[in-house]
Amino acid sequence: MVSVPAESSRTRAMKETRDRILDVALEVLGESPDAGMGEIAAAAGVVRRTVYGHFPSRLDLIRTLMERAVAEMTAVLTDINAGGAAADVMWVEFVARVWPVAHRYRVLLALRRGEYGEAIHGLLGPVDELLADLVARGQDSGVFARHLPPAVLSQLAYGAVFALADTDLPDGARGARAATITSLLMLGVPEARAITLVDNRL
Amino acid sequence: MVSVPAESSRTRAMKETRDRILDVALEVLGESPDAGMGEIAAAAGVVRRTVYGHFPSRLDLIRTLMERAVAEMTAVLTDINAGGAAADVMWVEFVARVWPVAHRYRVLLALRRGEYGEAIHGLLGPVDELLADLVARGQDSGVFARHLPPAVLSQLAYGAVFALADTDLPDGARGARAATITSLLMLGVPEARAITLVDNRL
DNA sequence: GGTTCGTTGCACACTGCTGTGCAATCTAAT
DNA sequence: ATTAGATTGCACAGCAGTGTGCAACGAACC
Repeated sequence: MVSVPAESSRTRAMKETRDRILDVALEVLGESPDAGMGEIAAAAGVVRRTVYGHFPSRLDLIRTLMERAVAEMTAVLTDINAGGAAADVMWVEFVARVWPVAHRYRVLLALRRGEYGEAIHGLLGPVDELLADLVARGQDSGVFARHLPPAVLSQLAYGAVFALADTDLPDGARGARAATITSLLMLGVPEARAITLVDNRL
Repeated sequence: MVSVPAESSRTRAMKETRDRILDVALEVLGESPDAGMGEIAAAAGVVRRTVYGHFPSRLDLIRTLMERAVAEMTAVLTDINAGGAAADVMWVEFVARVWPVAHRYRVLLALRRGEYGEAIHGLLGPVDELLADLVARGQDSGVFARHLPPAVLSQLAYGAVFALADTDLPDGARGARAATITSLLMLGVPEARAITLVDNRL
């Protein structure tokens, strides 16, 4: 039993502002990765000084953000891996599960090459490994092409997914479908099979 | 007749330092797009003040850099377009011709989402159009898939090429071949045909 | 009612960058 | 030898962002 710590109205309010800052920061930094603490604070309806009250430094804020995102993605990936399906089916499942929040996590890509690129890279390591393993299994079982080593191919493929999640598709194109097909194609899955896989899942 | 202005040794030397600054800036900014004028100057073996002697502002330097790159790429693209080949053949030719200098031009991608993103986007417009047209023709003639509108698909495909040009391929994988195949795959070209196309060209 | 505590508003010092001014220097041109 | 001009070294102002300190406010808590 986890003792409910009474959640005094103040503690709850404080946690709310903290979460709001994090949510807004994800959004703001996704649009302009160089946004300062002032911008983030303003977008969260709070004064800059308050942000420093919750996160001692800008790096601290970003690290928390990253840990959040990485935790969520690893959870999805380990869950999918437990299913024991074929690699291409797993990939479709992965994109389908990640897509709804992918545009929120475009910050992942935006911040890799940034001021704190080094610190971020460490945090993203687990996710990269899981994806590379998935692609490697797909190559070993013959469903994915071998024109690139798994570590590189996986990065390219999920990079494409996030890039698409960040794009406004002009006509009524459903983004999730297009993103899944595109990534499957570059993984070497034939178009016919890609379409079959996607239409079975979605 | 363009009068040869005698190329006094001084003018030539000055042009050399100017070119060296541009070359080095391309390199430095490619690695860290936020590099300052000081960094660029130091890398060029010159004092910061000298850089300002050639380029009145940082934006001016970057704009010159972009104009250079865009001019080179449009030249390649219009030349290829004049050949009248099929779209997938044209694409292979495009990657083959661009590849040798692609890693120098990773700055194109790095600076799109930057401080001067707006100014850059305008300069890159012509290149984007040429690529989108090429992909659109390929879709119309049935060699490229239609899972995405040409403007988006072309961006993704050449984004993948530049991303690969910026990656150290671990084993002895020839980058140009892998990049061409990967981009062809995501354009919807079947793997067998992609390999045939690439091996015929290279 | 008084206290606690998150929040606010303002202050400040510090850093790192941009862009400019100017005298000094060194070299190619005359 | 003198001059013109590119480069240098240094100084400066300006701006933007970070992180901190502190008094004051206001609402929940006892």
